[in-house]
Amino acid sequence: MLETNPVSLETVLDLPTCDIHAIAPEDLRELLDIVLPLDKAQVMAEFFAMMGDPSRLRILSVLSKQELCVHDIAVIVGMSESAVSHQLRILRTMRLVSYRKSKRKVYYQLLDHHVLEIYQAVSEHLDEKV
Amino acid sequence: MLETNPVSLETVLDLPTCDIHAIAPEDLRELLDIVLPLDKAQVMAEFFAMMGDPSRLRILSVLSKQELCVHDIAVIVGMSESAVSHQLRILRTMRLVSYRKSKRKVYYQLLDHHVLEIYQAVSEHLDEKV
DNA sequence: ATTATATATGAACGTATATTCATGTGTCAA
DNA sequence: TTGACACATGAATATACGTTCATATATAAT
Repeated sequence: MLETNPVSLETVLDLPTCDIHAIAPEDLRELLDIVLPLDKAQVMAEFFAMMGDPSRLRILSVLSKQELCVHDIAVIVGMSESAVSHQLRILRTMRLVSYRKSKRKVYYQLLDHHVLEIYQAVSEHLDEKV
Repeated sequence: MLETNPVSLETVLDLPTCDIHAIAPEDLRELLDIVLPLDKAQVMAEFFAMMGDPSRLRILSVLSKQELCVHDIAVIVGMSESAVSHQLRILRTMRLVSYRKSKRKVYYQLLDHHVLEIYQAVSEHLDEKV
């Protein structure tokens, strides 16, 4: 429930006031309801940031094709096994991959196939911009 | 054009060899064609990383509704005008926003509406995971 | 001209993060 | 048991990034 009397938003928010606005206070008030809330923005940003690393994208790209052990992922993407393991831990934490142990190896597979759609969308988006 | 004789991939790539693989060298070779290339991975990562900041997401969320000047954006998202200006520069560089100058103010608007689809896709994706 | 306003920008600071290196853990083979 | 292998992990390092602060530029008002 928002107050309806015309009090300056900046006063309410305890922000520096300014007499001349580009938009009316009522519109500002409406936009304050529209803005992505900080907590949701942080969750979304966390997801985007997780996708914002070339190594992780390359790891996801090969896992999208088939289940693989750490060593093979490292060979394919040209990273050290340690670096791959560190990144897989992040992908595990984000619940994007699952793993199963067999003998001495640990096989990782893509858990969340929804990310592929987003991945694909961005890929096509960037192709358009060329 | 890839070599077709059965030479160890790791020898070719000058990486540490390993006798026992989870997958056959032929499959490894195939996966090497599948992996997201490093240069494209970097471009995609750059885009995702740009979306991977709460402040930028919030700025984009309000600009998705209407054109706004820097001051009003700052008030709405609760950031300093300087911080907003810095972030807008990044969004400008990424060609996600355009701007027009009027009087003393600079009005920014969303240039690339395709990002909204991606934004929306991620938003729904994360809602599912609750 | 001088002052206030709106935005931009460079430097500095703190923080986050990706990799490397060394080490640890667990598994299989000899 | 000993050694090799597969992976995980903590510490350290280097790098990147977001904000703040101070300052610059440009425009409008007095």
